[in-house]
Amino acid sequence: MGTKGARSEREPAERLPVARVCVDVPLPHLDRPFDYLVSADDDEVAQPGVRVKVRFAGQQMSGFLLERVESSEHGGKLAYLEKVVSAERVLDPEITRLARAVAQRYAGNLADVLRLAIPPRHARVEAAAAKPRAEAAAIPDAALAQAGREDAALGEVGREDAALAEAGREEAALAEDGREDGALGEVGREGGGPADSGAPAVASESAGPAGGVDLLPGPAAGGWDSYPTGMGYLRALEEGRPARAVWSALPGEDWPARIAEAAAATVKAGRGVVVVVADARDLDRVDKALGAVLEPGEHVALNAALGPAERYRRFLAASRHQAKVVAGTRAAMWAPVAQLGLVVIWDDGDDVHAEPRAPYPHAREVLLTRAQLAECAVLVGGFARTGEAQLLLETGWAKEIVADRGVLRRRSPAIAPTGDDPQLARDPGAVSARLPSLAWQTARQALQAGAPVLVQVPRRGYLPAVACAECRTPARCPHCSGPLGLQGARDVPVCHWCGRASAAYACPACGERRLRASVTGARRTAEELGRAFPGVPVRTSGRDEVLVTVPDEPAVVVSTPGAEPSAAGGGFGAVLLLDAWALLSRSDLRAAEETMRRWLNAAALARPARDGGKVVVVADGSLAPVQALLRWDPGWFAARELAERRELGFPPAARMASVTGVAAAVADLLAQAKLPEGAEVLGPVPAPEDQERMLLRVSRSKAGDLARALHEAAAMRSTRKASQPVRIQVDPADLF
DNA sequence: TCAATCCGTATC
DNA sequence: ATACGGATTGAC
Repeated sequence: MGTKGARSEREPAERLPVARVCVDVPLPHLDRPFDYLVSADDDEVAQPGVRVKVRFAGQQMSGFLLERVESSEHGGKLAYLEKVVSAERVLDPEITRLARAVAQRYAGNLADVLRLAIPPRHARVEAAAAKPRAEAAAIPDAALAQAGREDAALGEVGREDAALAEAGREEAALAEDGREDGALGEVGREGGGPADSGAPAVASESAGPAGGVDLLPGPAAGGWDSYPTGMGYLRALEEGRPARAVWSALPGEDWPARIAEAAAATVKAGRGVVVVVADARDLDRVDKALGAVLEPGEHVALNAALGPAERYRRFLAASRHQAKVVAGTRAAMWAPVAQLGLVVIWDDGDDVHAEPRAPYPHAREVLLTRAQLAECAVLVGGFARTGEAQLLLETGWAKEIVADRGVLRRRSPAIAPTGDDPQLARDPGAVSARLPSLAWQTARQALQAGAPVLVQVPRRGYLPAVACAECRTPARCPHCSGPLGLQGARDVPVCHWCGRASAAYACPACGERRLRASVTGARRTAEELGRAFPGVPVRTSGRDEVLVTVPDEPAVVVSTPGAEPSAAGGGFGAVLLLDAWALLSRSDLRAAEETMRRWLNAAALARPARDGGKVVVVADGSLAPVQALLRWDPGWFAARELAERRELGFPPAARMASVTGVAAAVADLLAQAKLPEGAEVLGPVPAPEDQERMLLRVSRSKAGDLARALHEAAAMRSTRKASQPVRIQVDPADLF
């Protein structure tokens, strides 16, 4: 690092004296590299990817050194790099290209994307992990294996001492794997990811039907060989081919094991893997599965909940190419790994995959773009299928991995809808449970057979339940006895379970028709269910406390979507789905898709029908998502959804963007913007805090033009210091 | 004609 | 945020 002091004596480095730097400013009109001179003293450490400090507009700013070049285009005179913060090359050239592409796609700044991609530096971690090579080599194999086991458990809390042991372990793996820099030059063609190009490109033929005999020692029963194209896909990964697949997992699938097998196959080919899952619990499962198929130290888990030190330590393990497989929550999509061979995203419909900070990139889109640029394999997996995943299939960009109907039938639980319930009143148990009798009977049978039962209820705080304004009797759905809720003051009450509206509701106790808000949470539901099944323990799993697994014994587990534990001993005996109202009461574009996803994720936890597994969904059997659930056909549902969105011009069939801010600012930005031909401008609609929101829509082929136009318009505004802020979101997560 | 000051704009 | 350049102003 350059010595301070005699600044006047600084001399430029002999070779490549100019550094191109991405300065950390969030202003769109400054979204380009700036050139600085590298002093001879900094010559060695000033490598692409290091953090630097530079003088920018009279201020000390931090930035990343993107590349070293011979000369600058800049007319004026160049300033020297103020200092090289450390020699650690935290910005991989692959990630630079990716970040550029993502910034372009989302009409954002490179600096903003880099802030998402690279965790804050932790100097002590950097120093500690860099030094003790000799020490690490002395750790015996058994101890390393032990560290590997512990690593999995570390997920949530991140104990510092265990982490230190881990650092040593990773160091031991270093010998194998020196750092290899990608080419400095720009390789990747610009122009967005697959979703932009819409070009079928080369979907590797390897994803086609697997011919010949299975050569892999995969876990015997129920592995990838349950899917006709599964083994072919694994073989493609082993051979390092860029096979791209959308995988619809079978109910009951041990999906973390399948992902681990795919990762192991890729590692066999000498390539790296990035796996992104929705939350810490899924990550924990994947991490354990990876531990079962990989050597200790070959994988690392990146969890958003880790503290800064641990987070940086694990990032370094990836960045230094000590870990070949990085699994993690959203931010792991940026993890640098050597020779990327496979990216995986599980349950891409989960809304936590959407980054909440500018420029709001979605993990699926980032990973697909990454795969496109790195020419690596892709696995988009889940029990459900998003419209976006369906589009990948319909454009031919990816191939399908789905089980045959026969296999599916053998693995599926028996699924039945229940809505109208004439027996409700006659069935005393059902009345006390306030459950449709089919649901109650199904649960009771499972409990009597010694199995746990899962009850999926709506997330708390969505819609308050209502009660009689006169006598306070909770308002119950006349059809299914579910809790009624009100969306707006004027609306007719809608059932939180089956989604039916009850316009003519009158209190059964006193005949009063007026309703008032009351609060019925998951806990209350749990209490009621407890009374319905006397002697059976009732447990809840939700935001506050998430259960990971439950034992194979009679118990009622009440869970909100996404918090469902898995059941030991082959799955739940019965799964009751009581949150159908989300389907009908939400006006969100993705309401149906989201309902389907929640149902499939919960239903997948039930035993196969031949082992007595049953699912009851309290909803009208004629609704499309209910139909799709009964037939376990997420592909059919996704195709239907996509067709509908094509017709209506909704994403992903079209590209949309939103512009949010105070009215004048939004109008100003849109006046500046040279929108592509055919762009539709929709709105305004009111947004929180006296703001308004305009929506823009273009065809997918104009998506790049739209993003560019918005970014340029934002740049003009920031040049003029017109600083009433406007938020630009491409593919806004919330539509309608 | 020149310096002091103001304003707008670029920021290497 | 600062720093710089060009324009503007006012005094000689």
